[in-house]
Amino acid sequence: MKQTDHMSSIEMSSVSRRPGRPRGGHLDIGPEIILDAAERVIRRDGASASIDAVAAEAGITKPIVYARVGSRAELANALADRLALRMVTATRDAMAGRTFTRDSLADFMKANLVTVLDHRELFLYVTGGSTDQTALSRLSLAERSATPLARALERWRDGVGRDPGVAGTWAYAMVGMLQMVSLWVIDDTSPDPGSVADHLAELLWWGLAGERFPS
Amino acid sequence: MKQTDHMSSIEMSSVSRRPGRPRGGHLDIGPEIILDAAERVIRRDGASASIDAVAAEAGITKPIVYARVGSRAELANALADRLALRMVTATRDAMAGRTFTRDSLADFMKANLVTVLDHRELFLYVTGGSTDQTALSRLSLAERSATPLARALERWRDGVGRDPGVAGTWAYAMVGMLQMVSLWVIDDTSPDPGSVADHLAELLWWGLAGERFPS
DNA sequence: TGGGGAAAGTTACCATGAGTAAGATAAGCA
DNA sequence: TGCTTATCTTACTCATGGTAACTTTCCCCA
Repeated sequence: MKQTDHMSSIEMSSVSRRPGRPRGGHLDIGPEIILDAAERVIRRDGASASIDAVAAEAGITKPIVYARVGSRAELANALADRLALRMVTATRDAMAGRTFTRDSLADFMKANLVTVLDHRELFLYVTGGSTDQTALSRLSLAERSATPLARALERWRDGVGRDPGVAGTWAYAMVGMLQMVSLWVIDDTSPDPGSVADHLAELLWWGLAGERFPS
Repeated sequence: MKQTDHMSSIEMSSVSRRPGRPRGGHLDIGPEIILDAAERVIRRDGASASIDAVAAEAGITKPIVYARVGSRAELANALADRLALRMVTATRDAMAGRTFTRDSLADFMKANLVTVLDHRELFLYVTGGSTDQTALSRLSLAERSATPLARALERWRDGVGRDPGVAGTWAYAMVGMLQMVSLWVIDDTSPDPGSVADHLAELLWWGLAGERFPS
């Protein structure tokens, strides 16, 4: 990452608005508009998008981003919320009204992978931290998906009369495997998403020991 | 992450050596010594360790780090190699001469988790990228563990007469789940590593469908 | 109705850290 | 012996996260 090759010198921070409180009392720009702008910038410039670029895209300045959304970590957090919501929606659509079978599990995985592919750069922004307390950040992102999943697994295991204590671990494990495999798929060195989803379903459904009912 | 609270102003970059070529022609400091220093700094200062700090710990200056090891990404890469090697060693010791059973799988997982716990900060440094091409970095790290695992899975699946085409996906999936669960365990909001390892083995061995031979 | 906070922006700045150019000194060869 | 080259340190540039300082408008109270 050389930093002397500024590609075509992006013209930034040209807000063209007088300093001081604006007429009307306040700008009519809420967090959502800034998050929208952030998504556009990330889609355009990749995961290394800066706060300044986001502010410029939203037509405001950096301190306003901080006032509305917070630090960079909090921005990533908010974007993670959005992405998680879209993943949940996509997977719910894929599972709607179906019983829990091996096939529906594969479709769940595929919906996940496809959604990530559809938000390539955003996924990288959100899962890629900034070195410092990245750990907590990445974990709290995973938590967003893992917690509801854990609840579901818990209820299901309870329903079939098996130990629900595995739910937490299983949820984090599944989220982790999906994140890593998504990265692999994004990098394009993997088979197509459909096959990968099927392999994941195979692993999770039958387990490593293979089918005990060979058919 | 305020940056105005420099904790006790770490005194750095005091190399106490004249500029210019040293007597003897060159410094006797190779990449390994620098990597050792980097590990010490990371263990001491956490995952946000800077190149300057690494250089100071090694008794040299920043440009030498670049000459010997390369950029920050390459440094992380080299450290990832070391960590991966230790994980492989630890897990191989745990599996030495045992047949592949559910119990040995659990021990494999536990060895992994314990090794990560033993290299907490290094793990965070190595898995936490720098926002830019973090993706490729994280993936290449995972690759280091996933590739050998994939080979092993391939051979094994072939041996038991089942499709070996799943091996790649399964390897990345397992590495991803281990990384995420490690993070969870590091963060200390999880059960103890032994239980977590057991849950992972349960999931991978029997699969979500549960035991088909209820016993 | 006017005036003085308080609110809400922008500009200008600081600190840090990655990466590099410039300067200094010794080796090596003619 | 002197010039070139190799190999260090110092001193810098640049990008970026975050904040202080300044500016303008609102709004309430005398």
